Amino acid sequence: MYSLAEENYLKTIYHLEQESKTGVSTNAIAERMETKPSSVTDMVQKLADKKMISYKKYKGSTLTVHGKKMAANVIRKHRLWEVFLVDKLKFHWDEVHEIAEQLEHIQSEELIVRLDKYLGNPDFDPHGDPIPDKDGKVKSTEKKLLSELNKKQRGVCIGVKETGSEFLQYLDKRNITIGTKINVLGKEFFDGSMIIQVGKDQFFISKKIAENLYVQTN
Amino acid sequence: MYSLAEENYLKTIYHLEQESKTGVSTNAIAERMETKPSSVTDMVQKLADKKMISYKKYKGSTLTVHGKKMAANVIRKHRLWEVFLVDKLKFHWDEVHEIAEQLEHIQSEELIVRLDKYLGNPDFDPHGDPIPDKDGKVKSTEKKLLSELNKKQRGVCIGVKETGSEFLQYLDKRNITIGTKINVLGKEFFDGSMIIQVGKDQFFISKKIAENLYVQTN
DNA sequence: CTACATTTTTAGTTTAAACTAAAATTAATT
DNA sequence: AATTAATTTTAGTTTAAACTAAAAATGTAG
Ligand SMILES: [Mn+2]
Ligand SMILES: [Mn+2]
Ligand SMILES: [Mn+2]
Ligand SMILES: [Mn+2]
Repeated sequence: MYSLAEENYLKTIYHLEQESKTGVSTNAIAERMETKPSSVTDMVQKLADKKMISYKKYKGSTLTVHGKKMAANVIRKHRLWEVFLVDKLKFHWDEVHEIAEQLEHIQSEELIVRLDKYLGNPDFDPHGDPIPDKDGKVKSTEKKLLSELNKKQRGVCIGVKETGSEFLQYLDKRNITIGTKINVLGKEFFDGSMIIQVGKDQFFISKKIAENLYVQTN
Repeated sequence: MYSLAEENYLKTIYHLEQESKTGVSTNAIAERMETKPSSVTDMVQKLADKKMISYKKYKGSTLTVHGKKMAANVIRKHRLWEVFLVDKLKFHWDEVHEIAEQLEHIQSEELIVRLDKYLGNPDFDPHGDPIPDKDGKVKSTEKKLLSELNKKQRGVCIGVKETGSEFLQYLDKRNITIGTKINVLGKEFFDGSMIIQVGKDQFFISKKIAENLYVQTN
């Protein structure tokens, strides 16, 4: 059994590893978790003792196979609960993260087996993020940032990078959600801004918006 | 915001208060929570500082209005989650308590409002226990222990006192569940044992069984 | 290569929640 | 009423997880 704190560290290290493809620095963990580097050092040493990560002083941390599986399982639970909250309880997609942060720590294998089945074995959470399977494997999908598209290209929104309320509500206001078809009508090379078409509407978006929306082309 | 430990203490004191109708002793709390009396003293002093209970040295504890509401809310969450686990996830009634012990501590007003609605605003949990409303009020029902009935009396099972797996599985084996009609065919005054009829079957039960089944006799 | 800056670790504290052992209070028996 | 027993509290420790301040290691610029 692992503590709430340990689970949160593993999850954070997992995410940071994905992003950087390299070992994770103590400072990076501290920043992400809004804690102090000295606290992180304590914890990574503990996790290393437990063989969840490999760690060499001053050299950063990487998850072991065991630790990675553990982390993926926490993320699996988080995302399944988010599906539950949105699909069943009709929460809005910008309201579920904080609650899932708590629910992800509930300990019961059987609960997750049943929840998964009850939700129809979903592959993605409400933000388009893939749900790891029982063994921690994730289906990787061909996804691009909207900002990578050029004029006249089309894509289907399959997820978001940024998941804060402000951004998700911005998307809602413009009727963009998972599955929405987006057509790039114009792109300004100077600042990366775009004119896009969504349904019958067409409007301007900044580079910052385009860099936080994942689309599938083809 | 209250800690998990504080919530568990409040819940325990609430239950003990119900049972004894009087102030709750430090030892009683310690025994119920499987902890040491000295630990309980520490915590009740802390809860008293926070005005959740009233406490005088050596005199035991009673919940304040505020503490009682708090405790009832934790119990509300526990029982709503139990309904979810049984009604939606198809858990068996003897499997849900431990999971609900964890889920009861999830902090989100809105989550409970929605869960309650999703479950159809249930009044009772899978063991027949009443679910407190948002204000901590509980519908008190006229319930008796099966052991209080005499020969030729009939009752409908509306709940259980003991909720351990062994007992619940015993009931299942004999097709007794919430709503089951029970007919007392005979009662032995020497040891309190009974012969009862359930559907077409009739069989012997000990006093211990009869003392842990609640019935309604209309 | 040296000097300064940044990152990381160590050492020592703090807080919550448990514990043991001993002291204090209350209850029960002779 | 005095003694013994049971209950409850106090005092002092322990552990997990945070913190601050200072030391050590690593990285960067001149
Ligand atoms: Mn999330
Ligand atoms: Mn978390
Ligand atoms: Mn229960
Ligand atoms: Mn609990």
